[in-house]
Amino acid sequence: MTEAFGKGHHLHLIDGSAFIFRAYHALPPLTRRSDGLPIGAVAGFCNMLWKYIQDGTGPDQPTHAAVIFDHSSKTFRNDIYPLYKANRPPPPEDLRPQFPLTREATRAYNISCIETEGFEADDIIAALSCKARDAGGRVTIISSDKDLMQLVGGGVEMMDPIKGKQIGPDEVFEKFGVKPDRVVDVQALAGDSVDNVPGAPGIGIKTAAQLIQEYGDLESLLERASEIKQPKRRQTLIDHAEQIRISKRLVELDCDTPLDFGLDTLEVREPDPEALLEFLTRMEFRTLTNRVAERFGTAAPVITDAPAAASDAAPAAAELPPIDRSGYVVIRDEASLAEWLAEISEKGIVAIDTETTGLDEMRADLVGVSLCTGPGRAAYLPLGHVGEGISGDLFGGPALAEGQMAAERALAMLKPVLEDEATLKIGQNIKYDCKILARLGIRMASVEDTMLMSYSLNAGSHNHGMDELAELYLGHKCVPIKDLIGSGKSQINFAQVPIDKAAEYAAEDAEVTWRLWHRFRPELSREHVATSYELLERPMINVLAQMEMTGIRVDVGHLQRMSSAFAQKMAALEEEIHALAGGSFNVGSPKQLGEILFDRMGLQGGKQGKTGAYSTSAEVLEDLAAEGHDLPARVLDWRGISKLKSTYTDALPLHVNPETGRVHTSYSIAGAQTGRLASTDPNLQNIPVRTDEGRRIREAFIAGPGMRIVSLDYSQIELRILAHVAQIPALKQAFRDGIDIHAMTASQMFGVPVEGMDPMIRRRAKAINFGVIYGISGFGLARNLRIPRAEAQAFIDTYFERFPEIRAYMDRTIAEAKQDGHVRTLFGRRINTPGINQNGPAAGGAKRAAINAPIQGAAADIIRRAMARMPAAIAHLPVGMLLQVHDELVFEAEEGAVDDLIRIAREVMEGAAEPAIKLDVPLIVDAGQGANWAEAH
DNA sequence: GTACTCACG
DNA sequence: GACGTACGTGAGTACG
Repeated sequence: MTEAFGKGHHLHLIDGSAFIFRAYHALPPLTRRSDGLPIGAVAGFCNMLWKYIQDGTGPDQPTHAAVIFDHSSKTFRNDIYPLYKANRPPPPEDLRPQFPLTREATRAYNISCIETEGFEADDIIAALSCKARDAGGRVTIISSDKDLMQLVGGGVEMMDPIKGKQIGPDEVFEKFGVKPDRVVDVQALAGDSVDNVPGAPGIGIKTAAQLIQEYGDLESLLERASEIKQPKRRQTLIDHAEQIRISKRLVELDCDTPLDFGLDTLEVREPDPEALLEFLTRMEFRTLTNRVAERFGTAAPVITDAPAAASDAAPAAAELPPIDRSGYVVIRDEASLAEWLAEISEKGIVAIDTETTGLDEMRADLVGVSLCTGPGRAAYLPLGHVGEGISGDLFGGPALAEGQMAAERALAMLKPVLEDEATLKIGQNIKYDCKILARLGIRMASVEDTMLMSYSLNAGSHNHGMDELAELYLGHKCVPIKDLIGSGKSQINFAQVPIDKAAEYAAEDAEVTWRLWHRFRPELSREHVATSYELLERPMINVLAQMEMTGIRVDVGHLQRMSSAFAQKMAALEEEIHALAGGSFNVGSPKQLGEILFDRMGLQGGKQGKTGAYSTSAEVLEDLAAEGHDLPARVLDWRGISKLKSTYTDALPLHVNPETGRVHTSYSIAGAQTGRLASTDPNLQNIPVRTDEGRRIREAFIAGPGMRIVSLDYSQIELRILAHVAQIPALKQAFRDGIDIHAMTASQMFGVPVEGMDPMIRRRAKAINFGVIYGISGFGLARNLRIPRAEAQAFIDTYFERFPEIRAYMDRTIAEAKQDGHVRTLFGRRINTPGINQNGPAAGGAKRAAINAPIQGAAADIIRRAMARMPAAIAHLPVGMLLQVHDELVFEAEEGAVDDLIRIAREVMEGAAEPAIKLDVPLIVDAGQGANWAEAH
């Protein structure tokens, strides 16, 4: 047991945020050589920490130390005064991804890393200082922040890390003209433009100090304000007494800020050379790595400039012993959980996995939590397992199995660690776990996701499910979930799995996740995808979790009425179809329909597909209908209605959550190869819009009482990206001039004026424009436009003649894919193209995919960037972001906030490419609003 | 479980 | 000269 903090001990408190900003501004904008990740502030921060550790020798060295950070969210001071720090600009874009890295750096140096939601670093420093002073110890605050000077005295002093100057009561007096205990009074009067503390107008530090010296303290001054001789000053103090009192509350630091740890846990520890060198190497700090290695007498790891070959990377993971489940622990009591949590806090990193009763995060209940802190070091915390063979308790609910902690208690213990920004939580598809825990009141902070890491590295090569990743990268076969819960009809839920069996499975998942993280993390920078992971993938976790939990309101009655109408229409159509066919058959069976059409009725339209079955696709049926056949025309009608009914009007009401009364889709971040999201359960990205009948389904997506649905979508975003990446002067100019892009294309191709253009000509040009994005082919265009293939090919030839840059872009992209095995978007997203060097027909598909990926992918990147920035931009409005449909964002807003929302969201969306990329064409966002999605679109 | 069809961008 | 083909998704239904 460590000794309690007290007399003879010396606590150093480092103001982490000040370190970061100082490092950021003091250094040029350094980037990591391998991938361009901005890293200057982290480098400066690490150098300062290292210097601090090296200097920490001699009689004045600390026995205890901690680095304290500001938590990113708002603090209680915003409740006192909403404008507090309101005029402070947001941190620079290239600094933001560095914040979590400075926490990692602190842990790598084995120094305690502290931050608390709702409090500023200054408050925590105050509380620790008071506690340490009261315990009889000494405190040195490493900072030059004047706001901390009120703490000086009684064994607490400050140290300016840059000037190397001690700050004691005398220096504080020099600065404020009063002793430390009256500093807050002076600050309350003088105000602070940087923090937007109002103070008293026209009174600065000099006057404030003079007044406080004269009247003793602020309250006496305000009470006796009428005695002040100078009339203007007197009036100011009388008029602004309340504002001054508020200012005092803003600047005053509170010794009673809650701390959930003891001072003794801050005892100074030697860095673990291995962990520290791993971090520094990963950051590619060459000089510092060598210096640290020298100090520990170990060989400095080599930092290469070139990405390591895949074969070089494999042995690192192979060095670990195979996964051994025998050492897994089941946590059944508080003491055991407390030990694990202490270990996690100390390591600052844990792999976590939640087990639940189902796959729907909005309905499933938590059954258990598994944790892993290292190879073979994993535990399972069962919380909701039901007893074997017990049908239920007196109240009809299933009885809990024995040997489990009370869930409420366990969650209360987990909460501070999971919410601690200084402890990294690694998950596989951690959005799922975030949502489950959020419903239990835990907002996880500092999360990483191995699924998204794999997606950044391997999109296009394979999928990113855990079992697949474990086999590919760890050579490990996971226990299939089927082995525990079965499948099909006899499937049970996870709560019914015996705890011991569940523990092995769950803890293994956590260990696999832990191992995958260690495998992928260094690879991200080696493969130059760390930036796309940090800026395009990781931010989606919280943004989407919030959107999914918000959900969208659906008018079930409207859908049910549509379903009934559809059922009647279908029955009538079925009768008609059977009469035309001369007998009854299943209209929904393509096989039966094909036989009726082509065998019995003898229509033309041969076989297709590997199975030899007739194709009865809309394309085929439309051709037959055009020849004058009624039956296929009626079948098309029937199919249209059947689709709307089964997929939408019947299915959507089943997805309404009984607790929220809303529909909560789930977005897969790593589902599509190009960076697009995919929406499932239900898919809200394919709600009909192209036909009037289908569009009525959108009327069922409604706003809450007093609210409106607001929709903003990018206009022609993919063509704009094409104009930029392929550098097509005519296209760029057209977008800059805001003219009709398809008409312009037609005009250029066919030599006709834009004014009074034949709609048919414009339609053809539009089809070609889209075709280009898809990797155009004569066959495809011919089919799309229903024109002869030769004609389509002639169009394409003309198009390439008029816009030769397009061909050059296509050739360039394919060459890049062939050479590198991947293509990249403007924003650095990497999409692998494994099939590109194949021969034969398959190569065509791979080429088209390679051409399309950078365009579709860049559009996906842009809307992701907008989504990542949106929550902060609209935080002050009574609005919520609900849906993303590739180029569209759907919101719900209080009526009075609609205009503000449109203005702000449009600004965020139109500026989303910047500052990373300055596009040569403007991005334009169209907006609409209404009582429902149909009106808003 | 696979094939077909069709809704979206 | 032939091969096949527009890019990216998810879900419902039939059928083996």
